[in-house]
Amino acid sequence: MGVRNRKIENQLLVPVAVARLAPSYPATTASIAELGSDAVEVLTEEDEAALLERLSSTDMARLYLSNESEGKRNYQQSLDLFREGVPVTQVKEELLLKKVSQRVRFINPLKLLQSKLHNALIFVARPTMSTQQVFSVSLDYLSWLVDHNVNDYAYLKASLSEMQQALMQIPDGNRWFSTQMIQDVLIEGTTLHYKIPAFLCRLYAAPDRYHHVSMRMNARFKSKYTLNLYELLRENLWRGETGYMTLDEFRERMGVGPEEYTEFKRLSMRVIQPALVELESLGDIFASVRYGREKRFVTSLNFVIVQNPNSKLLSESAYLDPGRYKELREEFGLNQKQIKEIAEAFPIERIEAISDVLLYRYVLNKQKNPVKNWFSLFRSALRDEEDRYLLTNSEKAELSLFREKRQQAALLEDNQRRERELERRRTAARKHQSNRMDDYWVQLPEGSRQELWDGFLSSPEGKHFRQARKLSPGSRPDVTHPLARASFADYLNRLQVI
DNA sequence: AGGAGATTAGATGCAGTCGA
DNA sequence: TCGACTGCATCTAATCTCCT
Repeated sequence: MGVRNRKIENQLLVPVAVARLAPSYPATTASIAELGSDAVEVLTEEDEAALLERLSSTDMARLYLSNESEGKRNYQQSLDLFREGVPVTQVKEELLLKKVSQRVRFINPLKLLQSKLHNALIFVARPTMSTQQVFSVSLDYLSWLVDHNVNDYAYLKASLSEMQQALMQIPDGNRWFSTQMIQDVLIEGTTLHYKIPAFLCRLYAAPDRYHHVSMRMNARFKSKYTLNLYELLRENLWRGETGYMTLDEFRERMGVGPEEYTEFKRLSMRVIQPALVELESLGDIFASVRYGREKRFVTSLNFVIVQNPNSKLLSESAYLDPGRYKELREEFGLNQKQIKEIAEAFPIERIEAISDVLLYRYVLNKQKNPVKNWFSLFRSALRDEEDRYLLTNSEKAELSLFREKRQQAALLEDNQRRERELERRRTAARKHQSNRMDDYWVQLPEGSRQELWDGFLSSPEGKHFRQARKLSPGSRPDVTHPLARASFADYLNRLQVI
């Protein structure tokens, strides 16, 4: 029997819900085998509640919202592209997934398609992750998102149900949480419904540390090692290298089992080198590996990250932020197609610089000649090679002040609009109330009117009116008096007759 | 100390197996 | 069905050991 067979057997034998929590396991020394086979304590409800509590504190609410809107934007864009029928590996727009930079390891390492699906399922769930646990997605779209172009879904379905059995472990302080990545899977026709465990949702929804992975890259790679290496590099992109990590750590990150490639030479030839080669040809980033040795043994690895010179994706990978996009649309009147054309043809920094200059010259300083064609002006400015479109530092400062003021004005405008709307609603409510009061008053018999009026005059609501008009109970009812109307309506409201 | 020979990490080719 | 994965055999060269 080959190693592969044993692996599958192990996978089938692992009792899915048993290894839930290992409270005192030393995170650094516990081997995968120990965690998988030993009977460990079951996660109690209190534990789960405490964990959820910690992950749902109020200061995280803002984080949830910003993460969700970012997720929503990317998800929405991917849906549009899916409908357009462009293969995901060829789309120009960047589709980013915000991922937790947290050590997560799988008891049985995920295969290539499963790793891709893992990201895809989080990507789909991201926009509503803090409030929902069950998510739905069409298999067509899912298949597109991971670039799985097979006509029948048999393999996709098999991968999903296998994923259901895959256990993942998340260190949390000195605890280890062990959970399924997806709890329930229901495939209804060509729609997949899946449930992500509550605390995984929370963890993903508001990560302490995060990094972005590209869904285009996710779909693109042919080897799981390349995908894993890509994510490892993405996670460390901010510092330009992964830093030296032990071989064990690296093997774990790559999803190399303890029995696989026990010799470094094999690991190098079959995992590291091929992954680097594929990354170089397909990826937007690339790395070179440094060996750390003890005597002549390679014991640790460091990947130094470089921008991939082969990749045409570099200029594409950056994209206009929403504020800039809005500015191009609203200030310069460019349409979506024109913006897309510009964004594809020029580096993002150039576009930002030029839009600054144009904004300063034509909007802030209101140059005499009105601009007839913003698009051609913008394009020729972008193409300019004689440095005719530059701002001095003081102009830049002026511009940023202008932007700030305008933003505040917009904010103020927004507040005023909201205030007006509120006032309008209050007026409408008052009007509504006074109409109801009149209706009620008209249909009331004469005798009851006097009784109600006397009750009003002696009530807290009518007190001021009675004192102001020097009235006493028994006086002639006058509900049309402007001073009386509002407080009389309040009184009736309290009696719940209107 | 230094060199010959032994040992072993690492590289490579090939072939069988299995996953996508 | 094709190509990726994996194991085996063998080669190369770095490093160690032991002896003079």
